[in-house]
Amino acid sequence: MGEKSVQKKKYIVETARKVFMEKGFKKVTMKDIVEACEISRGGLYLYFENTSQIFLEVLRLESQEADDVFSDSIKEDATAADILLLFLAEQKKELLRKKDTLTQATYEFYFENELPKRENILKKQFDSAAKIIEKLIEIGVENGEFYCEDCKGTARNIMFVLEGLKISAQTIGITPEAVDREILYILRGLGVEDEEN
Amino acid sequence: MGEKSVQKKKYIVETARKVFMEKGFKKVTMKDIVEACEISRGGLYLYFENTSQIFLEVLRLESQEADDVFSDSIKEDATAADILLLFLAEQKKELLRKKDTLTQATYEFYFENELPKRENILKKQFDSAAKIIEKLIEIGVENGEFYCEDCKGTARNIMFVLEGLKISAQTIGITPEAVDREILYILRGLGVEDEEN
Amino acid sequence: MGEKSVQKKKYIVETARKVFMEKGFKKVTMKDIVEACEISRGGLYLYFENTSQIFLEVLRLESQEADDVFSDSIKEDATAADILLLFLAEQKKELLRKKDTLTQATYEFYFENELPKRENILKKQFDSAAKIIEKLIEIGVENGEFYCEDCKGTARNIMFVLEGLKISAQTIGITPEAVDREILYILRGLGVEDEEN
Amino acid sequence: MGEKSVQKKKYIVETARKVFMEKGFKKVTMKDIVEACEISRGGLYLYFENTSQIFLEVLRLESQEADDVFSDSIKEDATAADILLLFLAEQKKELLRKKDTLTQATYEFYFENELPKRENILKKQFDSAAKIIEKLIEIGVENGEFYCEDCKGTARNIMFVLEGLKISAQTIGITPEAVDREILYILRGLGVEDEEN
DNA sequence: CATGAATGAGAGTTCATTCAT
DNA sequence: GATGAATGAACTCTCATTCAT
Repeated sequence: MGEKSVQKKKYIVETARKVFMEKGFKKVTMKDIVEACEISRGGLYLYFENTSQIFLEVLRLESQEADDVFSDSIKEDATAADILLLFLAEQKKELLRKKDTLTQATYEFYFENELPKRENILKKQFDSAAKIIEKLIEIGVENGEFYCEDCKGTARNIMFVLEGLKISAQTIGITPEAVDREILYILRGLGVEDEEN
Repeated sequence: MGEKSVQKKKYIVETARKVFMEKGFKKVTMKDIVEACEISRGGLYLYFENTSQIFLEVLRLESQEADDVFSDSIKEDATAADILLLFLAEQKKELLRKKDTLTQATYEFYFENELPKRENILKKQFDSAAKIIEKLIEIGVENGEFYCEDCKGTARNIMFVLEGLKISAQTIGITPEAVDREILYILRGLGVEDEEN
Repeated sequence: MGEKSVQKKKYIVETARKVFMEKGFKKVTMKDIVEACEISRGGLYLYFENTSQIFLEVLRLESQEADDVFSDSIKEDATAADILLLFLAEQKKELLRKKDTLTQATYEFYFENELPKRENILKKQFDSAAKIIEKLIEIGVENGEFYCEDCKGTARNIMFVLEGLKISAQTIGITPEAVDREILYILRGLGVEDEEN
Repeated sequence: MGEKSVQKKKYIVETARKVFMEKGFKKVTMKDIVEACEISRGGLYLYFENTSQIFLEVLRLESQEADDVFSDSIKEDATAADILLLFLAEQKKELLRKKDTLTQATYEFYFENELPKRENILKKQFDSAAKIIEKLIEIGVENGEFYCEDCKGTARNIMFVLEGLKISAQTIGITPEAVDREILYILRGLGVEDEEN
């Protein structure tokens, strides 16, 4: 596969990404992607055998970009509390964007694709995020920004709350206020006094 | 619809429930249900137009039974802490049963069925469970079993943690130990000292 | 499957038979049969999963009818030589009808369908035909019509010659005269003097 | 077409030959051959328009080599009976090698390619083999090795028996013993007493 | 009420064939 | 000459849904 093909493959993945954001995972057919990409039926099969393969590629791209974004925000000379707040604000924004998110598609995808590959991406993302939060809290504690007895437990707890908010946003719906309340609750648990928001 | 029909409808819903537990929601076709029920194709259409309608009925049945179970355990003369522990243990059991659960099917269902109906069941269940936990905590605080400054926030937090655990169990997989850790963390947040478990 | 369905199945088999006679086996698609039968795409799948299944049914029907035809001709009070001549004449007619024969389709079918089922029909037909010829020759020898030292070997030899003629007719082509010469050769081997034909 | 091209064409034909031996004729696609040859899709089309053209070339090559083999064995100072036995033994070996033979592919090819070309190769091979056998028998008769009244008829009969055995081997299956019995029958017909084999 | 045969739309997939490079 | 990406036609197969009985 030459360089040109790499370009096209990337184009397909990016186009498919939009389709997945709109329709989730299961509902999307090869035909949908063919039409979105405006290529021929057979053309798509030159690059991918099925929607799962395409979606995996979408996830891979996604997680790369996610890493980049994270390291960008950390580079700045912000305090731990600042960074945590930024992170939570980012999550909130993501949460409330019901459409234009891969959340639903990702959940659907992992519903029907068993363990072995699973660990690769979604779990990896979860674990690495948990670890980063843990580090942040530790730094915050050292700097006297936070108070916390069980940094690891707290970090994990935050992650599960975020997951809970994410899935709730997609199923029962959730208001910005509800998210704010959870964020406040998290901060209070770290001994941060809430001035405004 | 005569009584006989009511019987048959119930039979269909109960049989379909098993199918949904096994295959989730989206993958299930009318044909699957027809075959599981061993009725005629046309017969099923006399009672339901599509799988969504059937699944809604399954959910309705489910939530009735869920209420019953809850009130049963509350009737006993247990302390608030006992009841909370029981509830959390029950949730743990449910969480770890990856198959034989409607969890996945329910999520899938709400992924593609928009807001208006949503409030009906899943949200109702969520809210009522949150309220019950809140009450439990309040009672526990009164009795000196728990310590808690923001009962409502804590209850909501518990619910989101549980949701987060539930979806994680279905997607990235989760170990019993991880669930135990979260439960301990929740209890510690309520000022309960962990002896054993 | 009710009686009506049996009727339809038979109709499909009979229609498909014509298609196989015209196009052989491999070239025939489910679509071809659907169109020949003037039924719907899905309709055909109610009765048969693939062309192999249909062709097997065609063969089964064929072999039943073949048996009938044979026993019919034997019922008459003909001599062994008469019957053998009749049989060979029948074979000749069949041989030379390049189209409107299942020969080609049958060969193609057995080319790609391995042993276990194979014995069922084609081999059975071969063996039973060989046995009948053997019997005929024995009777003919008893009646002084034929002269033959190794009836079984002769019968088998006749069968292979016929097979050879059949496949040659389909591949290199064969003239009526060539067939006649072989028949004469067979008869001479049995000590029958050739008057005319 | 330069010499280089001739080389490549020959390479394609030889590689395709193996493919045809494995899969017959109809099942083989241009893609199969492209992949087996490890050349480009377009590259193959520079030399051949379709699989029929390729197969014809395979046959041409085959018949050249067949002639060579035959003349080789005849060159030796063997008796007619020896040569005939050798030829029959060779045929037997070929017959029983169900795979690694072009037999099936050849039959399939002639099934769908009508008369005009047919005479070219397969018929030519058949006729020339028949003639050689006839000559052999005549020589054998002159030398007192064989007894035979109708050399031409006998030769043709032998050819059809061999064809019958060949197609039977591919369709209903055939045992080595069955082939031996036919060979013995042929020899006995020539007045050769069977000692061992 | 109940049946199940029938329909037809639509998804998946494979290849012969072309053509710009 | 050679490459291989791209196209589109053709096939297989599955279901939701209808309807005569």
